[in-house]
Amino acid sequence: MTTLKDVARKAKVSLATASYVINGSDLISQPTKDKVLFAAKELGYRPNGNAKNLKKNKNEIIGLFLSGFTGPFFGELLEGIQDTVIEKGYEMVVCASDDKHRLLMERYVDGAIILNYHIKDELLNYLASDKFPIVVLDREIENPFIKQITLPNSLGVEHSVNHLVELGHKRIGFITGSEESYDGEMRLKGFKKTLSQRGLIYREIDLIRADFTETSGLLSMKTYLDEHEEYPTAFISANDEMAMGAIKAVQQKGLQVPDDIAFVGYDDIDLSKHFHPPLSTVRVQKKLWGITAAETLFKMLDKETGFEVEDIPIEFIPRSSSLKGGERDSG
Amino acid sequence: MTTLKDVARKAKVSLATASYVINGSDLISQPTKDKVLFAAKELGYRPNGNAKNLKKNKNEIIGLFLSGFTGPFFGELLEGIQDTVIEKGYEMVVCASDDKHRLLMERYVDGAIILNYHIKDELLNYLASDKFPIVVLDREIENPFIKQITLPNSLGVEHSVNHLVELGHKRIGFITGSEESYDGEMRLKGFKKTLSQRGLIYREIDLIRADFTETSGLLSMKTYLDEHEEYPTAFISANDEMAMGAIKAVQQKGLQVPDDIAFVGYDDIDLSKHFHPPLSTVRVQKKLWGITAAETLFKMLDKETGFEVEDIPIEFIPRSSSLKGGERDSG
DNA sequence: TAGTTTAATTGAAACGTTTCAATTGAAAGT
DNA sequence: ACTTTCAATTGAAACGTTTCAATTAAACTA
Repeated sequence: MTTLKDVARKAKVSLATASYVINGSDLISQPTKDKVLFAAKELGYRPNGNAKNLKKNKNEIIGLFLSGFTGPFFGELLEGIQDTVIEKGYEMVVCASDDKHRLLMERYVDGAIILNYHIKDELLNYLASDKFPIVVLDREIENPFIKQITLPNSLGVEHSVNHLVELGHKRIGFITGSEESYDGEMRLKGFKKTLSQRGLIYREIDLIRADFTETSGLLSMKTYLDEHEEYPTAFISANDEMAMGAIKAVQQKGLQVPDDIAFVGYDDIDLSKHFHPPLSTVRVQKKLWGITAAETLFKMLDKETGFEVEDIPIEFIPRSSSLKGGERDSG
Repeated sequence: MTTLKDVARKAKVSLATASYVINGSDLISQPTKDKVLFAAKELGYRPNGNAKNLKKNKNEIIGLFLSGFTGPFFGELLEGIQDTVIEKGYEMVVCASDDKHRLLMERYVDGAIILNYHIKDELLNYLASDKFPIVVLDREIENPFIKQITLPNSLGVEHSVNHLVELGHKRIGFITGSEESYDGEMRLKGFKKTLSQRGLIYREIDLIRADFTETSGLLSMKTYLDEHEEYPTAFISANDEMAMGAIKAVQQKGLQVPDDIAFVGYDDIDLSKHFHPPLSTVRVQKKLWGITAAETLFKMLDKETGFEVEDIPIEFIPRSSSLKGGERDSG
């Protein structure tokens, strides 16, 4: 492989000069620059990132660590992070791992954003430092070098429950995903809490566990309806996809939404307003979540201190999946 | 930051010994191992990947380069690659970039899988070598160090067209996504080709351009129906999501699927068989695609030669979105 | 006992850069 | 003509590892 030394030799300059040219220093005269650049092109020179980063002691890469590549994570959140990272002149890499976490351990990245339940708090506490700040999206953790940017999940579900209670619902079910999802569990927690605040009782029997996909929502609601004679007059789902699946199951059973069963989702994904019936939901600005996470990480890298992380705003969006005829106001 | 030298000093052994211990060599006696490991833990030692990789001249990371984090790419494909990479003891990183491609340029990865139309053929030809093999998923390119693993897109659409022609359809429309998608364009190409093979004519007016999302399928079909008095009796979509969106638009217009307009999708995503009506489609094993891509890359890294890359199999799945009453056979 | 094998440890070079400090040579100032 | 200034270039150390070859010490062998 061609090294900078080869380039220098070919251009008949010193290694130092070649390095300055490659890095665009303006100490070097134009003729010399041309010679070096020409030699580099001729030889097909590519800088060795490892050598460079070893010397400079930074990689200008930040890492996003996910538990996997399926699930409700992609899209806006990643875009938000990516945009911010690029704007700062850094690169972002995303990786998924469940045991070794080599990329995290061996300092390939200058900072990390974590959304991966496989990674233990203990490991994060071990890794986080002055030089290696971490932002977590999926847990709460007490450490000066770790900041958490979590969604106001509980608050969102509180809106949903209140909405349904005000419409007169007395028995409300909940559709959740895997227990490994922090957001999912927090939404469920908010559900239980608000139910009791409003004087309703939480029934284990009305909790449906699916896996955040539309298909799983459809299948598990189908099963639920087959196995139960009586059911809630409303369900809240931990995300929109499962709500849509569940609504399909209900409709396929010949029941009406919202008349027989009302539904409220979570996230306000693109499709929700076009769904039939349009889905009541809680809007979450996931892109803003990503932006906030990345900006926080950069503040930590810049040793900024004493800043406050703003909450990610949410908004309840009532639509026809929970509003009957007269109550309906929007689509 | 703690270095191996610090660990060695604390354990009162040489740097070489410390290195052997950290790397699990069995040349070292147990008591020495214990001393070193203890010191490493005490000091919170983390290996420096840059130094290590510089010396070893390999990173054991392969990179997947995407054009962005939205779109039809995620899920199975990534899982297939990830599983294979992990099995080989490597790590995978995924990154998206549109101009600098630093991670690609500066040898952070030992090989690359490309699904990113922003990256020019020219750059790939420049980069690919003996030591740096590349697999492309989104183009055809002639280079001994670049292998292409493309889907049999044209063949899949050929099945769809034949199916519809045999059902008597004479005017068939097509819903496609962005021109930047290789797969999308190949599907469209296969559509045009098969149409003419079957003696039908391709009409520009019956080509709907959306962006691969369900929402875009819905909106653009809605627009299409509003603006046209007459329309095809069948549509083929470049993916299932857009087909579902389009079907919803048709149904919202009060028309019947498949009686007024029949639909065939592409990909056979999870949801297609549960859709109402179940969607005819072409099954593509995207996970196998990912596995094949990664395995091919590893063969190149291992300097295996003369192997043939198998095609990714496809299968036409007829369902009710194109089969009327009597013809129907599956769900 | 002296020679040979084996196991455990170590010294030092190398990987490919960056960058400080030093050197050169020419132009400018007096 | 002699110093000073400045721009351009260079030598060399350093970054944190790995690993070859060499060394030491202990354990056999005949």
